[in-house]
Amino acid sequence: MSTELGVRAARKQLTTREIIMAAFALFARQGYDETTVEQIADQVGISKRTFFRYFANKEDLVLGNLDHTAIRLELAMKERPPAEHAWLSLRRSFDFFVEATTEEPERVCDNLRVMATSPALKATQLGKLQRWQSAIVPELTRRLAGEEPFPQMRAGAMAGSALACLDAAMDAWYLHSGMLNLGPMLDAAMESVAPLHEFALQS
Amino acid sequence: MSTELGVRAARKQLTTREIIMAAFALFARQGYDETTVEQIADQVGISKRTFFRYFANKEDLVLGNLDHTAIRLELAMKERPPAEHAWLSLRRSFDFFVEATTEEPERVCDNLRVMATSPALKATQLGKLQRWQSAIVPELTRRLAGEEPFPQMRAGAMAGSALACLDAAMDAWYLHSGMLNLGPMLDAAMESVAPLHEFALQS
DNA sequence: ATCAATAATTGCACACAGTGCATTTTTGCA
DNA sequence: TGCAAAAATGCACTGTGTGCAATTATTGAT
Repeated sequence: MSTELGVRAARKQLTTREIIMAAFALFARQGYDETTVEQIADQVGISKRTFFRYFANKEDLVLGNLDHTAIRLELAMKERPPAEHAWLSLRRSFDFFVEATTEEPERVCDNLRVMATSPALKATQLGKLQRWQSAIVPELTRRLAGEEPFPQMRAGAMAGSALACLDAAMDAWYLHSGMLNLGPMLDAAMESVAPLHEFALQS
Repeated sequence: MSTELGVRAARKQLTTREIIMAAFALFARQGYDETTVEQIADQVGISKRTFFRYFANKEDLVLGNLDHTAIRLELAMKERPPAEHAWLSLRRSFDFFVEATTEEPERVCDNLRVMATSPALKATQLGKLQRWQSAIVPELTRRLAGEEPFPQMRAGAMAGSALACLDAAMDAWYLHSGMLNLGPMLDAAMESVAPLHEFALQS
């Protein structure tokens, strides 16, 4: 029984990887928008209909991983010490993201490269980023409780700003072909908006 | 000759308004995603093909105005005194946006309401917001010259953060049905990320 | 090895957004 | 009124994505 699931799952995972590899090869050659789902399916030797059993849509080829990230972000934020300055907590919550860029820089770079060529794709990514924001806001609101008026809005502004810094840092990281360390770049990006470590006392 | 252009243009503008009114009526009744372009065209009494002569795509019904805004933002930013603190300059550049919400709150509210119902539409809006960011970054980079390393990235982070604050403030403003003044809310949003007025000297 | 249940694959028809092109209708104006 | 430009339209087409039914493998049990 465990073998049945194992074999099935393994085959599925294999095909998934095949599809992604074929797709990115085509993206690199012709661009994202110019590549049709049918072309990808043909390349792998499956039908168009089957493609859509593996990926809900074409964009998920590039952005599929991002969905899972919201939960990880939320957990990371909750694990930070409650007394920590919120801006720093946000920075630390992005650490596993930094790890991803050091562990598989090529893959991340490939994804960013494709996004850079398709505004619509980039827009969808920003949409997913906003779902990350929604995942962070509750915990952040708890931290900022008492900051009136509009505590929820303030949490949204701060979370959105942090994610904007992450995006800017990722973009710069990509422009340097993933040759630099994202960590310090993200530090610089966030530091240029607000200090990561409090020097004065909070009001 | 001037009358010809005038008459033609007036008719065009009239039809444009008709389309928008019909569209938003349908959006309110059935939702954005559930409303087809054909339905809108039928409602106005034009063909689907003609609809696409008035609007490049369905999303432009809601987001069409946003394109023009990038230039205004860029100009507003350039008109701020160069010595002004960058974060404050960004806040001031958003003023004409605040004016829009006070001058025609219903229209803005309608747009936000539709966006709130369609993630894809919201994503496209965020995409346009990023084009605003690109419009701001050059001037901002000039301001931040000398802030090493990655001055461009820092400008992007700051511009993106400011726009995230704008988005958060607009969202909160919408959730209050446009009954409040956006100005103070935007002040609060940006102030909660970084002080709008410098108390200490800059490094 | 065979067979029945189960899951994966596929084909087909369809809906919708959007585009190109040729044709028809409308309209402003001399 | 009639002519030339502009607008509207019909039609065929591409591409994404979905529902459904038929088909094909795959699995575990006999």
